[in-house]
Amino acid sequence: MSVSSLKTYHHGDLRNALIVACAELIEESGSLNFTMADAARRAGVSNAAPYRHFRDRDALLEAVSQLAFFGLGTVAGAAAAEQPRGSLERILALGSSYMNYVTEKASFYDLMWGDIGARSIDPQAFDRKASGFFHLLDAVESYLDAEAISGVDVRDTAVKLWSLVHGLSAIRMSGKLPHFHPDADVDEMLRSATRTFMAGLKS
Amino acid sequence: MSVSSLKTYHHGDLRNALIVACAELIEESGSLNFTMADAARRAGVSNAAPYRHFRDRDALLEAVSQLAFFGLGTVAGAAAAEQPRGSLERILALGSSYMNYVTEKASFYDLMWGDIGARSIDPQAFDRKASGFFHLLDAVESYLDAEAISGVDVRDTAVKLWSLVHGLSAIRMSGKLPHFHPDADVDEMLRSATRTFMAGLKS
DNA sequence: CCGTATATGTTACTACCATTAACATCAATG
DNA sequence: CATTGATGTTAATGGTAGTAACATATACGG
Repeated sequence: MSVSSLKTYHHGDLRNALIVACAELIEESGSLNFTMADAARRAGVSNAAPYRHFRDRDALLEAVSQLAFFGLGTVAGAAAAEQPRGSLERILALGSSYMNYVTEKASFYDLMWGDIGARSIDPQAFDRKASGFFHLLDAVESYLDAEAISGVDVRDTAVKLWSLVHGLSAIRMSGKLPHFHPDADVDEMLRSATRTFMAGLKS
Repeated sequence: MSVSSLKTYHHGDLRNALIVACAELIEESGSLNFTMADAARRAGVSNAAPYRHFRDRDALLEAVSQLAFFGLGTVAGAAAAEQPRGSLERILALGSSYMNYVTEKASFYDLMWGDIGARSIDPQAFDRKASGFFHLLDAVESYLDAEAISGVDVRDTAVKLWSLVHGLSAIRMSGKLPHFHPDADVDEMLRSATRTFMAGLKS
């Protein structure tokens, strides 16, 4: 090996490099239609090298999917932390950050919720501290406490709020929302829908 | 051509045959990982024949996606028709049928809501009478009327209810609901969530 | 009824991909 | 220092998407 070349026979961190390459390809192309060979090229290795780290293309995608879930949890957690515990604002912040995160990168959404992501990921992978659901759970619990709302199951409520946010995000991403609701302000819709739902809990 | 053979040089209805073949392949495999060649084989034509009817694989998938949307609208419309206009039950029936439809065939869901379906389909394709949203719109409008709830935008409310149902369906399909909400009865969750939301509208 | 244009098939071909097998290199361990 | 296992490489197989050139049927004008 020449002194001037930085290239080594072994990459050194190929597994992570592939995940990053893959994430970049998805982000740049806006779709999941990249090939294993593309990822290998971007990481600067031969076509066969990735198979030392991932059984097949789906396994690589699954790793990227986990990264995306981790990122979502982190972003949502940070947004929540900016609002006081027990406030409705905290719940709203979680919702907004969720919607913005998945909307900004629709292809990551596919990855996370299509047949490659959530459906096949090990449940434990959701348990990392970063998983947004636990932030939501805490925000809901403290809100119900603060508002002295009783007789309402926390997990049940959290999942329902999650559904609302998730669904609105999905519809928004389809790009067809204006077709069904021409002058919708989707951020405001999310806020008002959340408020309406929480108000319904009190009655 | 022999008398006993029914095979003709021209298929006769290849376009539709391909859509059906495609739908069957998706249903059987539970994924979108079929190839154009698979569809051609199933339809009994050569590998190149499909390209006379569909620009590429995505175009074929989009056609199947439209079929799925059509089916969803039909099923939901039928379910709604069984409940009296103006009743909450009618809204609940629309939600349940929606959730069951998409849940039963998760891969169709991917097709409809992934980057192939809604995001690229011509908006007019949603306008067919069968589109479930219009059933929902009507059900919501008549319900608000019957309950004398005023100051509430019908489209806005319909989209929010749709979001709720859609989101819960998506989470359910991920198979991870038990992980977050161990003893959830998802059908009951949908009903109670809808009720809570509608109750919130009154306050 | 006939001839021809067009639609819709076919086969043959290119370029590329996923995945595996056999071989090469390196890094660590005893 | 020798060996071993991890991690690369090249080469090969079998398959796919999509195109081009060719074949056949169908429909429509004369």
